[in-house]
Amino acid sequence: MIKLFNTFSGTKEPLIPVSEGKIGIYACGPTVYDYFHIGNARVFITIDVLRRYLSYRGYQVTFVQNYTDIDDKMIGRAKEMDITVQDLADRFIDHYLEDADSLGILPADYQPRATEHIPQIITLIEQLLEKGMAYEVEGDVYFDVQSFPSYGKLSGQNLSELASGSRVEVDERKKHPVDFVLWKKEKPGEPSWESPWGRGRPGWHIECSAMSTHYLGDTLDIHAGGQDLIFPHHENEIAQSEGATGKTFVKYWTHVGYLNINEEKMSKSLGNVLTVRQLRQEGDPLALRFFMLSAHYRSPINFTLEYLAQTSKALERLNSLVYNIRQRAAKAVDGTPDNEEEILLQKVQSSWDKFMQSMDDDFNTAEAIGSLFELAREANIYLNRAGGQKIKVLEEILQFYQKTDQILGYLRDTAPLALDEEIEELLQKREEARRRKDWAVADEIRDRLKESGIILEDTPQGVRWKREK
RNA sequence: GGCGACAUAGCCAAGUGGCAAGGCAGAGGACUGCAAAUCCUCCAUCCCCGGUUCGAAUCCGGGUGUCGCCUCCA
Repeated sequence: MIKLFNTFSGTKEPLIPVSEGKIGIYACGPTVYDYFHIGNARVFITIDVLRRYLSYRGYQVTFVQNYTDIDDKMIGRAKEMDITVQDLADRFIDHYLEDADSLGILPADYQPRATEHIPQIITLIEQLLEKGMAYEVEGDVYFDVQSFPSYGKLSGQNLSELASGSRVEVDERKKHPVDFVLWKKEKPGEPSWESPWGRGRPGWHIECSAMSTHYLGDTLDIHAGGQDLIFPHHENEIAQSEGATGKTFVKYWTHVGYLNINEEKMSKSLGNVLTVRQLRQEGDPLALRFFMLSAHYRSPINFTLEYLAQTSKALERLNSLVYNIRQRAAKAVDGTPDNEEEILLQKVQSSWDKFMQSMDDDFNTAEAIGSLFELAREANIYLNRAGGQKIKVLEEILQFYQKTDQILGYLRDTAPLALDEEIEELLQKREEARRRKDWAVADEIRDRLKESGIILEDTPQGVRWKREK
């Protein structure tokens, strides 16, 4: 049974979907005014694994992740760059998809844009107005939080606490300081749409309520996002959606912990924002992914280049192992497993069971990764054994890594490197030289190949080659 | 002020009652012509003080320390 931590209850709960066998997931996606940073990446990667795992377990998953393509930041940036808001969005959605792909993040089933759902947003605001849960003031429309008695239930606060903690000067036109805007009156030179309240644009929170229910129905199974969205964003989504439908908006709230960089919060003012685009230039994006997965998704993590290097080395061991298994498979023999091999096959099975148990337990990827390395040791011992290897055994081990990769997405493409004739000849020459104990020639060939990016490793079973990482 | 996290080896990090996973770094060893890779061995009284229990990293109370959120930042 899969257990998932629910922010709403503060405990792990058994995952029971609204309709059997189907799961709808909505995630708050990027505001597409810039490249996304590694903190955003942590959220996207976590949700990607969640989604992959549920699919793997046989659920029919529908995953929706929006693009916020209209807000103050979008408008400001478009002005700076002297392009339209829409051009800005188009550009950074493309960049998002490229960077996400490099991180092994699969595209969402639906990727709605706020500006393409204005009718749904307007309908939702109208419903709230009809029910007396919203009010219009001079072309702006606000949500009336006092009309929604359970406001604050997700973040565990009540209205008076929130009001007294308010750090921003109160807008006189609002009935309550915590009331938030659903529709903003048009400002000159900014994008706007027709509405019953005059031209304007949607507030931030309303787009998620409108789009999530549009694609997934009134009650979502899982709604995910960064921890800092709990308040006010997700609190407001609940108020809007439940206010309009009278039904539970979300069964399971999933929130991903914060990522710090060099022990500091990433922020523009500290000038320490690291985008995935930047990181891709010097580091391996899949190592970043593996780094994220090596801690529990709800814990805060601290990123440094040093840690990334540590992770990269660890990950390289797994890549090498899978590569070596594939290469060795060419020389493996048919036949039934001997005793030693039977024991190994049992270990493959128990590693798999352990892996799945870890994943079932609130997606404990850190623990699951432990199983990958435990089996790696056994597999390496097997590859080193003098008695040769059997196809069936190598296949089983390989499948273990392929299945775990399907869920976690950590392996590089590790098809064995095919050698061209020239290199094949060099290898032959080197083997001959080694037989003659002519180490000078042998080493020279090894060095020469290294310069062209091919690494040789002499093993008791013969020479092994791979491309330099 | 309110709400909520977290504290495990040199570093990263799992583990929520029964002899403390895994990775990186380090030391020693095996294998090897050398190298690389790999394997073996070594490396933690789980922030402090009380309590509950046959038994606590794990539960309870009290400290200390770090951090997040409290109107648009993932």
